[in-house]
Amino acid sequence: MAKGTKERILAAALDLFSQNGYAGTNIRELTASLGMVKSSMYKHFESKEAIWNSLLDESIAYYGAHFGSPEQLPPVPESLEELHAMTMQLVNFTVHDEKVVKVRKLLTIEQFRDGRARELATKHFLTGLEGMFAPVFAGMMDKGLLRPDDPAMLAFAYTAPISALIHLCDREPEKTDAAMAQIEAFVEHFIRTYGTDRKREGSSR
Amino acid sequence: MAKGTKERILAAALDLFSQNGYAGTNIRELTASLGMVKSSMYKHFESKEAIWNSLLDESIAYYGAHFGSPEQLPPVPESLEELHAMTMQLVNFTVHDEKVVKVRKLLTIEQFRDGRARELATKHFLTGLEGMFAPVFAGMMDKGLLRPDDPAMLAFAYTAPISALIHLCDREPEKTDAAMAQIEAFVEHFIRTYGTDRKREGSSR
DNA sequence: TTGACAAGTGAACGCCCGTTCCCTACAATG
DNA sequence: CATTGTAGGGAACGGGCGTTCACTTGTCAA
Repeated sequence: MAKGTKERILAAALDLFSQNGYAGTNIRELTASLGMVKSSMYKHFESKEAIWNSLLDESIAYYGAHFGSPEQLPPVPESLEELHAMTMQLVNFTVHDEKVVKVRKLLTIEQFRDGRARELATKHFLTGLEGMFAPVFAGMMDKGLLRPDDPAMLAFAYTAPISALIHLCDREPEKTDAAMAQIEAFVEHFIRTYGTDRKREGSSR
Repeated sequence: MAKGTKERILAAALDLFSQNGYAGTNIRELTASLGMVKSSMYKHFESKEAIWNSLLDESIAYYGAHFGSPEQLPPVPESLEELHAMTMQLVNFTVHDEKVVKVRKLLTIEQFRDGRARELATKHFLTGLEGMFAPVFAGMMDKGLLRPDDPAMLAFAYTAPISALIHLCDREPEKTDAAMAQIEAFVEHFIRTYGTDRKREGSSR
């Protein structure tokens, strides 16, 4: 009866753990949100901690499959406009995809308690983004789209502010529109600063 | 008998809440770490939640007193070297001061559960730093130390990457030295990019 | 010296937690 | 049709939780 129960439990756990944390969530609440009785859960997981571990396994696998290997690297843009578009599309996805948002919140909450969460948090928030954009920027420098510079440093200077605003969206979703606008303004400022100006250039202040 | 007990309880609560979260901390453990018995705590706070609220009150007041008002703004540096030095000193403090670190971890963990924690988190991690550096950069542009640009955007582009690495130090303290080195490299890169080069200039790649 | 009060103790309370056990209902297998 | 295995339900468990209460002790003002 109902084969996908295990997956439904994991989804509910992600939902609650990402809001109230592991310790702040109890099995009764979790199973009740699925219209079950608490004892039924133990047909699918041997303990609450087993749910946590499965959730983390799944999150690690998901990250590895989507961002972990060199094959998933985005193509090197052919123009600065394409960098702009590609960035905004990526940000849009990561800010609006419910599951990705919840995983980020989960890692944020649990990073100080669980070593694997800690590791994955650093990838999600910092090194993963850098590793994604460094080769892109290196390629763009080769194509003469960006001023020659250290691609890794540029990737860090590019992704860290964007990551900070993604965190803001997670924390205060009502500010999402403002944050997206600020991300776009930042991207444009970055392009103005580091892009090679083939046509006119805009400046501010 | 022992007057500072209330403060010692708050310190212990900050310690444990910042590691295990509010829900993951119990009164027995908290009071035991002070060599007390759990019931004694109730002479000083009426409930566990009252401890949490006091801790947050204190953190908010602390932030307001140290970073909240215009009088605490750092002076406008007279040179790019001074910006470098001032930044590194500030980062050094914020990464190594135990109490500040714990407050940051606390806000990170509890931001999705408590509205006041959420607000303070945004100040700590994002807007506070921006608001601190925007007038500094405006002043430096007036002095001709930085290229004319939008000071708020520059402050954001400067502080967000630094903030990201401070978070890394909180998460993985064993990487503190590497993170500090990366912050310094970033500061130097930023100065190279936006500073007006009165003498020679260095470039990389 | 005494009385009031603040600080700390130890035992107990009721509740909720994660977990177990046993029973039922159904689906698939032979 | 009988059998077996699986998903779910209901009741109960031991233990840990936050909290209360009656009691002792030390401090200080009157």
